[in-house]
Amino acid sequence: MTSDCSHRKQGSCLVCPSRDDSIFAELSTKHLEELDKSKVTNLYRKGQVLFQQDSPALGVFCVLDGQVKVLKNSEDGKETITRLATSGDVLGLRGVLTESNHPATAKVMQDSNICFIDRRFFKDLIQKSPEAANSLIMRLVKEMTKLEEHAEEMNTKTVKQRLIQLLLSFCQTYGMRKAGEVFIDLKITRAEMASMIGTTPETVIRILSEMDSSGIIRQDGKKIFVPSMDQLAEESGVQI
Amino acid sequence: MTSDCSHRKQGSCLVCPSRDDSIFAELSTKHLEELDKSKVTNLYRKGQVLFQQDSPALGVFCVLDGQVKVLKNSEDGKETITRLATSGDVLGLRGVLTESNHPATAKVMQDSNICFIDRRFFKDLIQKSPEAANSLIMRLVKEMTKLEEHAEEMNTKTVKQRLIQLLLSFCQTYGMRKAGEVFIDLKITRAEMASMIGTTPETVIRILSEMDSSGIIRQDGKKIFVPSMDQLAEESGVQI
DNA sequence: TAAAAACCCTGACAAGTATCATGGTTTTGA
DNA sequence: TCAAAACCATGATACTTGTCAGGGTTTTTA
Repeated sequence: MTSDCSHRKQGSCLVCPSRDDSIFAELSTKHLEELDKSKVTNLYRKGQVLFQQDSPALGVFCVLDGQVKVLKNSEDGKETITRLATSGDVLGLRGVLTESNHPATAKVMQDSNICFIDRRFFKDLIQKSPEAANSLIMRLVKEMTKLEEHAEEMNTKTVKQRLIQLLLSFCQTYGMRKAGEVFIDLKITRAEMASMIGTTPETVIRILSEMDSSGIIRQDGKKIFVPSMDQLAEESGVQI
Repeated sequence: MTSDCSHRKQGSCLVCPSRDDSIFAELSTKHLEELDKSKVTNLYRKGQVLFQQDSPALGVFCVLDGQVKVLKNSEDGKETITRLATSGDVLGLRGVLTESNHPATAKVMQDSNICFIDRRFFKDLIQKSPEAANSLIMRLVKEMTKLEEHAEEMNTKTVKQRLIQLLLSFCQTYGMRKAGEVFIDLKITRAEMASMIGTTPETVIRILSEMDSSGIIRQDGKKIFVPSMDQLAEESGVQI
């Protein structure tokens, strides 16, 4: 099993390990104490929905541990996963900032402890604390950069290249070194991977199998291992 | 000809018509006067480069009138247009905010009057003025939403659907009603359109011709007219 | 623990697009 | 104003990827 997060946790924001690279990293002690009193922590089970697309944004969620997927339902019923969120990530920002409905649905992939912060409190915090406002701006810029890179990738790259990029990003966020290989410690289906890079499950499966055969990755059931990230990256550059 | 912007303009930010829906809309008179003293307006000629990808961000540019394209050069030499900027749009935000290099190149498509605002002044303004910080946050959120929609479109839609979406967005920004039709008052090549939606010039030309034949749009040389935006939108929904 | 559901895998085939090639037209710039 | 460059247009062809179908495997749940 992966990290042990299937039991309920409580704890102060002041010592929260997920805070370090979140938008609350720079907060003053005073504001942190307020945040601590205001937030509510809950254990969500696999499959539970944090918020639904087009529903009013009541607050933001901050992931303590676990896995959440953010997805959009297009008219024709297909779901597109726009983002995976894990420890330290904040969800529901957009809806809260614009005081409108959530633009997407957030669904828990694995049992997760997640804090809820009321929208009023959050907006006040941004107004009151220049550090918080600044952190927020920096975070938004970072997410924009990611989004833009993703959009450009979709524009210019083949499915195989996109899949490799996805695997590499998985390695960075969920990678665990094990006997010289990187093990991607993330429970995700081929269909979910497909919906992240705009292709079909069949195509993902085919490309993974092919890369397995050629030794660039190794599959063991649904588990994926990457012997060499460099070699994998190279494969995405020059398509022979 | 389109609007007359090929001669040099100067003027105060206080009465600038492009300010209304820019990030400077909410600025106090005091800060506006400072901005006015600090900014420098220049006339840029077609083809000139405002800033180059990977060069240090010295400040932001605010388009007074004209057309600018923002593009990225991928390794293989292809250029992807990520955005078109026009009156009121601000360019170079990301590089300035992160105090790093510009993530893209900005190139003038048509003679344009553009203001330059030094990065130090801009960052100070954000620090000093909560309204400015708030405007900035709102603008970033808006741009993120656009980016995300674009990425999702690339994920799920066919080239024809993407092209129609592009034309519809052109209608909204550059559309001029003329004898019952909407004329897209924007000088852009088929190749540029292709690079915005991740396809080739040939495919764009083919689809435009086909839609011309079926009467959904009308081409006159490189000019494009849309008789009915509703009908065009419908065409993108149900592909027969 | 057994049945049901979800998921993985492979093959055959079709559709959508990219690529290459060629010629006509418009725009640019000396 | 005229040549050069950039751009538009169309055809033929090949390739990438999606779709559909069938069967095996793993996971979930009652």
